[in-house]
Amino acid sequence: MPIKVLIADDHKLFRQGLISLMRTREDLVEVVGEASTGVEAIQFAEKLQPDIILMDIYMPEVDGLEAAREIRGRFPKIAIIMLTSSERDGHLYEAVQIGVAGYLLKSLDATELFDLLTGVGNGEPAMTRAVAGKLLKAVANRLADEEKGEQALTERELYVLRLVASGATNLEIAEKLSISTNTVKSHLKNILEKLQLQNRTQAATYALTHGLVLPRER
Amino acid sequence: MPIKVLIADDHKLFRQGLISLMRTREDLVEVVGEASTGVEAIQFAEKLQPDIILMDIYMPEVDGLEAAREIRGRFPKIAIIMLTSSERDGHLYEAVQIGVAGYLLKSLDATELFDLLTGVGNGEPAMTRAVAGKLLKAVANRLADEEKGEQALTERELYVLRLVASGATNLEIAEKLSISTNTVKSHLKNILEKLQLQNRTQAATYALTHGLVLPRER
DNA sequence: ACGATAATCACTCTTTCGGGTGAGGTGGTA
DNA sequence: TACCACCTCACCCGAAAGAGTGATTATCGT
Repeated sequence: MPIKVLIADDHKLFRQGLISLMRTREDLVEVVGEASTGVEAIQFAEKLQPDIILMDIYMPEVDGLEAAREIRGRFPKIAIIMLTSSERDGHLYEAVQIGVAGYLLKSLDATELFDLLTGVGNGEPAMTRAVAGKLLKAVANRLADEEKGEQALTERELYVLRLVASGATNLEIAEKLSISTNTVKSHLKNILEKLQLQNRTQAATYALTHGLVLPRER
Repeated sequence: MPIKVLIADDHKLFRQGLISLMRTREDLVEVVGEASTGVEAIQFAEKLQPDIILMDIYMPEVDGLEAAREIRGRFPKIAIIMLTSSERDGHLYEAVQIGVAGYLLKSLDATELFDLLTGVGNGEPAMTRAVAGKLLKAVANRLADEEKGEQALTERELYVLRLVASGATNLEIAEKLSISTNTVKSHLKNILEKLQLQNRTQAATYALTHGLVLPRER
């Protein structure tokens, strides 16, 4: 029997194209549904119980990574494959942390996709050589980082960073969070230290380019 | 006879999906080629002389907008339709300035795409209502801006802004440009005024989100 | 119960920003 | 020629940011 696949991508044209492609291999895969948002992906995952979800990252309301996290928690048997155009390393690492079954780029060839999909049916991970290479480097870096002092930001620091990225002054941040400017400065100092940056402007661009904050437009 | 279409998109899977879709309407459209970079798009435009080019923006080497500019200059008879996932207003405006025949988002429906393609064959512009609305607003804003004092940044200001966005201090900018910090401050003051911003951090995020500076990663 | 982490705040001090004002030089255009 | 936009710079001043040190409280895991 063919593998039941759910497609989650906000680009209708891409979904339709993918479905059209998959119809040519009905012996291998069967598209049982399509979602255009993260919320829909979660709902359809529950209703349709697909074998595999092909999930994009950029989606309105709830993005693909958040949706993947929830689906992983509630329906661990469903294999999630991120299928995205994002080459941001941060996205890849987050996806791996969530426990996805694969991470593929849209630059993939259709026949490769079919190969990898059937592989996932047998429990194999789905990823291209390029992505696998990045992961190897990341593991190496992670080890190096841990030796010289770690760096993950705390919830509070992340929140402060987002406000910094919005262009707020320390006073404005303090008022918004109902804390003193001293505390804001303390957080910001820690942020700059952890990220190895020199000033708030660099922190702001860091936040933007690393997807820690949603750009004002898309 | 069917319309000859060239597809330029760096995502192979998307190209293949689109081709698969178009095969279902061979009476209307015929895909005569596919390009995965801006350079290829230019080359194939010359060789294949398609009626329409469906062009993505994000592409390696030369992006879609640059390719469109060159093709418009050399082969004005070829209609170029930007087909992208970018909702950045700046991209839209730039495309319009280049003189593209349409600007479509990948969230488009396949049947709508076919409708618009045949329309372009008859000289009509191809764009969704949402995009058309943005253009209207842009024209309105442009007029409003011109009334209350213009705002386009000068070359020098743009350069300073880019350095600000890189996280440089006024001193660093001054040294890089071989001018005094006073001059840098003067430029920055004008930048903040023109863009209606309050501080350099906002200027940095503005530069990033408006494509005035290339993000460090993609 | 203890230690680690996170969040909070204070105080000082130096540097950097940003606003305001004014002004000289250049190059292009009406 | 006269005007104007742009780039350049100076000086002043107050506000904001950043670096350093140290301290309190709460929470969580062992």
